Order: sequence, then C-alpha cells, then structure tokens
Amino acid sequence: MTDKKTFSRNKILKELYFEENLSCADLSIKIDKSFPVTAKLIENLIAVNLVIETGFAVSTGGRRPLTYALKQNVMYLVSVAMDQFVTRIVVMDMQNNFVSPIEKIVLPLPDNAGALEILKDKIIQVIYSSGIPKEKFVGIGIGMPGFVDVEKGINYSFLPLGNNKSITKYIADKIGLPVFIDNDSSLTALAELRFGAAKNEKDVMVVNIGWGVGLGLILNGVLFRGHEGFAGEFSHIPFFLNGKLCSCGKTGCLETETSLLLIVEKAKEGIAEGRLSKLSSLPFDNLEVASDGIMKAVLEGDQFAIEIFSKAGYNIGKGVAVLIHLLNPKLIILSGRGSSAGQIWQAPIQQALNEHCIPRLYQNTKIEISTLGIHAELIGAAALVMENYERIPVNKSHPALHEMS
Amino acid sequence: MTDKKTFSRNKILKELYFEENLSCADLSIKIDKSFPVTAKLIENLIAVNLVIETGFAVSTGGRRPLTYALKQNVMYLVSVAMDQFVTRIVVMDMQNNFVSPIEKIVLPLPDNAGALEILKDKIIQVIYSSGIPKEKFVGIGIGMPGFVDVEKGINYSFLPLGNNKSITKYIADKIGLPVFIDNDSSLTALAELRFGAAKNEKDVMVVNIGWGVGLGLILNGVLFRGHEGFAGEFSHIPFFLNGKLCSCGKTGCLETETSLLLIVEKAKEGIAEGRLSKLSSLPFDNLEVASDGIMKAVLEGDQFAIEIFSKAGYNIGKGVAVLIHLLNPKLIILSGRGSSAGQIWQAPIQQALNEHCIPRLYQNTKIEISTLGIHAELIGAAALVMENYERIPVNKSHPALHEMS
DNA sequence: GAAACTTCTTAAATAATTAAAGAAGTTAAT
DNA sequence: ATTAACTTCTTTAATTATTTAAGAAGTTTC
Repeated sequence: MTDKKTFSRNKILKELYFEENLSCADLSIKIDKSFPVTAKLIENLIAVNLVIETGFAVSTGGRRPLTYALKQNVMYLVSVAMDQFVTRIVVMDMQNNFVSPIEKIVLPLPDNAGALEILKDKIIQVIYSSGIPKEKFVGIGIGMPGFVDVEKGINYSFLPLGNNKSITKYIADKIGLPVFIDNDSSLTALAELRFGAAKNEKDVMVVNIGWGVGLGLILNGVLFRGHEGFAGEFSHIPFFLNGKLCSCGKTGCLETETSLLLIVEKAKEGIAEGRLSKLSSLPFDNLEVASDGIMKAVLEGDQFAIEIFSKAGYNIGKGVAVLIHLLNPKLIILSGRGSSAGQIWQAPIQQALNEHCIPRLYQNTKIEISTLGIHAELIGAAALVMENYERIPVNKSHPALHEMS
Repeated sequence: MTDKKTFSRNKILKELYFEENLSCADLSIKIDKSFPVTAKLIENLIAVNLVIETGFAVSTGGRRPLTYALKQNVMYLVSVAMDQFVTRIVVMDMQNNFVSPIEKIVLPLPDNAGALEILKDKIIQVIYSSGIPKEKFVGIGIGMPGFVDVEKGINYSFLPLGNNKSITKYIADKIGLPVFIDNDSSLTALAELRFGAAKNEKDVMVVNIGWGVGLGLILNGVLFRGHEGFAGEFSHIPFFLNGKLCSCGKTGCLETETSLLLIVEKAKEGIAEGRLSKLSSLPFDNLEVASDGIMKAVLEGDQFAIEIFSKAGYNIGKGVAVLIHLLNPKLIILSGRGSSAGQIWQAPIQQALNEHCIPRLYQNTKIEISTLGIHAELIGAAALVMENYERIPVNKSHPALHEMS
C-alpha cells in the first residue's frame, strides 16, 4: 500500500472517530477523494477488520446510504489531563468511553524537576494495568498548563527537561507510542469543537474556568494557537486598576478578580469573617474539595456561595465583552472545572455584556455551559491524538494493520 | 473553455496580480494544479494577450525558471476608500499604480440618506473621466466604516438602502461592474497582508489609527472577519474606568482615550489653555488639516504635539497588550491615517507592553509602522476585488477575454 | 398508487496527477 | 580551471483519479 493511500485510509479512520457513523458519500467529501477511491479504501478497511458496516442511515429523500463505523476494541488511546496540582490519566477507546478507571495523582508542577519522570512512569503503569496489548494503542495525548509549543513538544513553563528538549520525544522514546501535547485550555476547546457544544461551529470562544481563566479559540472552524502557540492568555490581560498583585508579577490581571482559586479564597475569607453559609464546614486547604463544595452549595441555593460566583461571573463577563468586540464569535462556552456550577454563570455574564458590549455585537452571540465539564480536557487530549492520526507512521505491529495489502 | 478551467485561469491572473513575477512552478503550487496543466493555461493566457513572459528568475541552485507577469494596460480596477467624512476614489491598474487623480469628496456618512447615490454617481464620473473603456474594468472595491456584512453587501451603520438591500447589488446594477465592499480596517489589513509589512506573515494585527481605532486581524494567514463579519471592534472594548461617554453610548471605550479625533481635541484644548506650540495656528474646525498639521509638528519635534501623541500611544499600547495576550501575533502594524506620525508611536507603545504584558509573550512580537500609510485602504479595496477574482463571472465583452478558446 | 424527484451505487470516459527522462544551471572538488 | 555531482525546471509518457452518465433504491407528492 502506497503512502498516499495510507494517508487517505488514516483520514477515514480519523473521520469515523470524530463522527461515529458515516456513509461512503460523507467520507468521500470529508477526505476529499472521489467516491470510487473512497469505496475501495473502505472495502479494504473492512477486510482488515478495522471498520464495520452499521446498517443504513435515514434517507434524505433518496436511497438510504450504508453507514460505516470503527470496529470496537481494536484501537485505544491514553488521555492525560494535567493542572497545576492534579493529573488525571485514563485509557479511552474510539467511542470516547473511559475503559480504565481515571487514575488521579497529586503532581504539583511548579518547581518540580521530577514531574516528567513521574508522569511517564504513571502512564506506563496505566497502560499495563489496563491489560490491553500495547500494539492496540494509537498514541498518547497530554493536556497541560503553561506555554506549550505543540510542534516542538516543549512546555516553557513546567516539566523542564534541560536544553529545551522535547517532552513528546522523551515520553515517546520511553514508551514506544506517539505522543502529543497541548495547552489545557486549547484541549478543552478542541473537545468542545469535536464532541461538545461547538461541534460544527466556526467561531467559538471556550472559556476554561479553573484555577485560572483559560481561553481556547476556535476561529474559522479550527483551533487557533497563534504565532508561537501561546494564544488564549485570557487570565493575564491587563484589565483592572485594582493594584492586586498577580502570580505573573503584574497587577490588575483578569484572574485577580475571577477564577476558582479566587472563589475559594473569598469563601475562606467570608467564613472567617463569620458569614453564615453551608461553606463553613469546608476543608479550605484542599482546593479541589473546597471548590467542588462551593459549587455544590451554589446548586443548592446557598446565598453566600451564589454571591461569590455572581461577582466572579460578572468579571468574566467583562472579559467576554472584550472577546466579543475583538472576535465577533457566534458562541461562548463556559467549560472546565468551573462549569459544574452550571447556569449560575449566565445572569452575571449577561449583565456584564449588557453594560459593556455594543448591542449589535452581542445580540447574536450565545453563551452556553459545557456538558463535557470536567472531562473536557481528557476528551480533548484523545482528540488531539486523532487530529494528528493521518500523520502517525503506521504501527507495523498492530494485529489488524499488518494485514493491509 | 470549461468552468473549471476558467476558475484556474482566473486564479493565475489573481496570483500574478498579488505577486508581480511568478514562474510556472510557483503558479502550479499556488493554484494547486499540476505543472502540465498550469503550463497549458499560461500558454493560453499569453495567446490571448493577458500575460507576458518577463525573462528569467534568479536560480535557486538549478536551471533558471521563466517568469510571467500580467500584461500592462489591459485590466483596471476602481478603488474607493471612505471614512466618516471624506471619500476617495481612484482608478488603479494591475501593477498597483494610481492611473487617475485621486478624487476626494466630502461625504459625511452619519444620517446621510443620499450618500449612496452620490457615491455611485461619483464612481461613474471617475470611470468616465479616466478615458478607459468600461470593458477593461475588472470591478469596484469599496472600503467603508461601520458594521459591514461582506457576503450580503450590507452596511448596518451607514449608507442605508431600505429593507436591508445590498449596496453591492445596487451599485453593480447601476454601473454594470462587480462590486465588493468591506470594513475600512479590514481592507487596511488586507493591503498590509498582500502588499505591505504583513506580506507572507500568518498572524498579524493591523491597528488602523484614524478618527477611531480600528483593527484588522490576520490569523492563520487570512483576513479574519468573525461570525457576522464584525470582528475587530477595537475602538469600543470596555477598557477604562474614566466615565467618559463614547459615541457608541457606553463609557470607558478605548477610543475615549486614544484616536486622532481625541488628539485633535486635546490639541485644541491645550492651545485654548495657552500652551506654547506650533499648533496654535491650526484650523481646528477642519479635522483633516488639523490632524495632518499635528502629525507634521510631531515630526518637527514640537513638544506639545509629541506629548499628546505619547499619551495616545501609551493607551493604544495597553490595548495592544490585550491583543498580544489573546492572539499571540508575530507582528503588530500601525497603519491608516495616524501612521503618518511615524516612529513616535514606538516608544510609548513599547512602554505599555513592558508594563502590561508577560515578557515571554511580547518579546517575539514586533511593532512596525506601515509604509502604505494613508493609501492602505485604497490598495486594500483593489486587493478585495482581486481576492474574489476567480469567482467573478467572465466579462464577455473584454477585448482580450472573448478570444479565449 | 403512480409519477416525479432524490440520493446512492456502479461502470465507462475523461482529465488529472505522477513519474521518469531530458535540459539547463550551480556548486564543490580535483 | 575543469569536471563531476547535484539542483531545479521543462517536457513527455504512464498511471491514477475524477467526472459523467446510467442504473438501482427509496421518498414524497399529486
């Protein structure tokens, strides 16, 4: 099989990953090949047991087309979602199911020289524990905070490796699988673009509410990363004259007035000052438990918790107003950890838009809460691998692939 | 000649417009056709007198390629650049020369129901005065302020036409040439992308300093317009807590602290308060003359003028810091009317970046002053027509085109 | 319930790309 | 300096893919 055919063949597998059932006509358009060529390739993929027929699609006014899907249990991925404190690792299949327990480890990234090795070992362990033979793994996708150079596989903020060596190459060499990394907010956006509320949309801003406030930009239907790959630094736009020192060293950054970290902080202060609230029993030293607890209180109607979220939401809204002016998106998605608080975000953000946006600009812009929520980054990490699937050299040891003619 | 061939043929003409001399190999890549097909098309274009050989390009280590260019004096364009007060119209050739005097008319756009008809009549007059037969015109490109829907040919802010009818269709029907419109800042950016400092760059912000502060976004190598085409509303991002009322009805917009309009205002105030300066003799009731005068004073070292520009520059810089955080561009270009003030902008903007940007983000971002300056919008209007050239139906009456086989 | 209209599938004709060979020019080594 | 090795452009021939047209299957409308 020639290189070009392999390329088109992999494109078919990729498209079937992103869109579970597709007809030959659909695939023909998506891989930009003619119908006869596409039909031949599908025939071939069925012969080597990677693709199966899944019946007929509903008619759109004519003969019903045969649909195809990826065969189950023949290809797998490793997804890794990191934040500054906690890292999650899981094995996923091609139907976006978690097929292993989500392994959660405490792995602080700041000033941690050994983090990369721990990560690598943990990934190996997860692969091993899954009991799935390594040949069936397509690759490893990793989302991480910091300034990430996707092409070079380097993180300029965390996981140092000396001499600007490539993180992806380091792990790939040790494990023997292709590795892809990206910024956590970019992957959250990728997940929304491929499997969430941004599906088939062209211009969408995905606000990743976590310990900071990240931003993934979908522009012209693709993930936008910028000149060096650092686009989306929403957290640190100079926005307030509050004089508050930010972790980045400047003052007045957006994240000094909004973020889950600040919300936990405010809750802690309020309780210390004697505010009556369900939050009084929270363990504020454990960020994850505390922020989950505050969000739970919001959903249960706790007044103090709602008050804190409303203020944070209003400030996010002011930032969103800037995004709308500059980029005129169709949709804003609130995703990431903080999206668990649900619809509470809507009102204060809308309020901020009413005050700070030209009506013509925001009246056709919708704001939605992500349904992927906390899992967005993991799903995005898997999608990252598949985004690059046609470029991955064929895994000669794969039980199905080596039969290809 | 089939439709597909016409499409490829027009793509060749388009590429030769944007890049004066190209080899067959270059063109083959640019129009995404094989060498044999491209060679045939070029042969054909030479036969009908639209393209000529222009000798050999320098060798890149092998045989020197033959180069081709558009023949002179066979195709022309009408370019129109409008701002809120003044409209300029000119005839251009395919080598980006102005082949008629630049017709400048005072045409205030706000609350002016008759503006469109005056515009149309003036365009007709310019075409007629040029003495060039109408069949040789490819089309008309128009840049205008306001919320412009490029696809529908509608301006939601100015040039009202009742029932949301299409401006492009109106003019095209009256004149009999294809018409394209776009936002003035977008066209300024297009000019920079195709013929200016942004040539061959992928991620560039073009700040259009005029009566407001516009923004044209070049992302992934193409002009970004956003969901409804309104992207780049830099002027009105909510940015200051100054309480100053903006023309848009909100307070604290970026343009309340920077723009040529504000600069003229400040100069007028200062002089009234008795500041010593060359500016004291300026006619402040004529905006164009006044702002040109202040910029001239800047270049001559007038202290008061420089002081005003420095403050405005610093505030633009704060806005640029937001752009850099969000979009990580490689280059920022200061273009439009205000770029005449030259290098004076650099220092205060750089100062603002030093204060408000994460170093890693701005250290690889260059800031340049446009060399196209005040002509950028006119050039961009011409480029707009040629951007769409392959979609324009063939002009059967063109003296060369009707000979095509 | 049949006719008109869609859409999918298959097969033949057409048009493209790819590959290979030749021509022209540059660089590096003897 | 001259030749050999290497690049790159151009042309031709072989291969490959796309387009077109016809047929099959299904849906909607009158």
